[in-house]
Amino acid sequence: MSVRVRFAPSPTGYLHVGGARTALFNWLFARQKGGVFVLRIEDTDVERSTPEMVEGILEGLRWLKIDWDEGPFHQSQRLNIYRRVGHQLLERNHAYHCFCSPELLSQKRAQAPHGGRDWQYDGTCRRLSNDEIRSRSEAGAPFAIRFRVPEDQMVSFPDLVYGDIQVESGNIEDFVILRSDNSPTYHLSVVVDDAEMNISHVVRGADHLSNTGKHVLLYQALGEKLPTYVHVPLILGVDKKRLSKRHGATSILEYQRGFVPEAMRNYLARLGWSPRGDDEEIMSEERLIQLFDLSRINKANALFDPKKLEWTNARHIISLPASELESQVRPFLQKDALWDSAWEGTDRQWFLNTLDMIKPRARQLPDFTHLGRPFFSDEFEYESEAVRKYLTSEDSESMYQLIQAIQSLAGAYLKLEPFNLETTEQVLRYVGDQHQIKVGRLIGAIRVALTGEAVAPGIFDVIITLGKERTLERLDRVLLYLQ
RNA sequence: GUCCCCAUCGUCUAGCUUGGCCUAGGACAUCGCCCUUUCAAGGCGAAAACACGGGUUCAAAUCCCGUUGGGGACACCA
Repeated sequence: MSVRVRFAPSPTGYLHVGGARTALFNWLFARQKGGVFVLRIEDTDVERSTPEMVEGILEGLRWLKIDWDEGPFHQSQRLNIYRRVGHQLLERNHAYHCFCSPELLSQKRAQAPHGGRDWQYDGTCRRLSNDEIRSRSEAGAPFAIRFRVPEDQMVSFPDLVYGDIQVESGNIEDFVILRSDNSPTYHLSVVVDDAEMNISHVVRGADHLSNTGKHVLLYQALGEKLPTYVHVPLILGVDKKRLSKRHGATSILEYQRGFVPEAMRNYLARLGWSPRGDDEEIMSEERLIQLFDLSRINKANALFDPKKLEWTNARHIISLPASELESQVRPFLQKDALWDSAWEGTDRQWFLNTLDMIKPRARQLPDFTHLGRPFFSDEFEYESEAVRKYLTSEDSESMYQLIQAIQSLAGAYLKLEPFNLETTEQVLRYVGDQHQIKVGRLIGAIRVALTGEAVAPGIFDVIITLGKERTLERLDRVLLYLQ
């Protein structure tokens, strides 16, 4: 049997972390099985759905490199199909007219004990005679169509994650399938679409687990074969509450502000799922597709851990070649005016090498701006803490010594040929010895002189990356500053 | 409230199906040490969990029941 899965977001909100993971699980499964991934937009709630939300969701999927084979289908364009099926159910007595107004219903609910939380539709219209239905509808009374839930039936279905689930039909109320304005409810439209689109595996959030009984009943009434259900546990915030603004981001797109998509999907895939053997944390796309296994998804909800996401991000940044990192880092550099068109032309190789040099220190994308500033620009300040630590001394004798050392280093570098990793280090160590100054101290001062900061890549890498000319300029500049 | 689901270090998890190999393994975070020109990275190490109570069994993290805790669903929203 061929695998057909779908991701069916509702554009009444953003694509959040949990939704993104559900999409990813579907996609991973489809790609592994050579199946088809269908994208379907569940926008039957016209009031709350917006085209902007749809665009945002698609953008989020694209960012995560989750591509779809069919769709996006819009339920709002398929309304007639649901109406037809709804009326078919009515004709076959699997559903009935309900004339109870929403007002009446909410009144009854309000009067029920426990604030009506456990109130179910009481079946007032369940046994209306044909004459009564005819006379009421001819009188223009609005009606909804409710599904006739069979009495005393055990509704059960297998779930790939949760095992066999059973619910007594008595716990399922006669739910509305077509509203009085003839629009379908969610339960009708999902089942109709999943059946019609030949979906083999319904992989969705566990918040739908308790709706599934209704869906199973609908499948039975329609005489359709049940798909394999795969309910994926929810992702909660660290306080075990639903993920919300307080925990970071509502939309997956907000993570573009710091994370590479490779890391995001790696983290999401490993959250609540682990490969057999479990010793792999950092996995490539190919590896994920190869090892992914729906039945190994953990049953318990998972808490979203931004720290581990960040670590995953750092690991992916390190292993990403500079040529791939470039396009992701570029917007951040541009924003801080650190981008030069030469990086695309003559200086491209130098630029890529520099990225490779600074990337082990980056945890998030914006880190590249301060990490890269000393190389991509000549304008930087001496960071005050760095000055305090490396360019200051209580004792004027040792300050003088330091200045002398920097001066002779500048002089030596000026004549140094070839100017490379080995020679610059040899010279620096020699100068340090000559001036009886600890190499660590000299290097510290030079680091601040060249980068403005106390933290930077290895000093000789910095020197070579800057080149002789810029190194000398900066040494002159610091001497001026110190005198 | 009713129904459904879940329960291993702070967090993500391995182990649970097919009880003994578990003195419960790995990863993030934390702390310490090493490497070292700073900071990362890397290496080594420490601390840290089977929610609780009953069974079943020669033996239970693993099977069963209950308790507690957590989550979800209970709309003419999706």
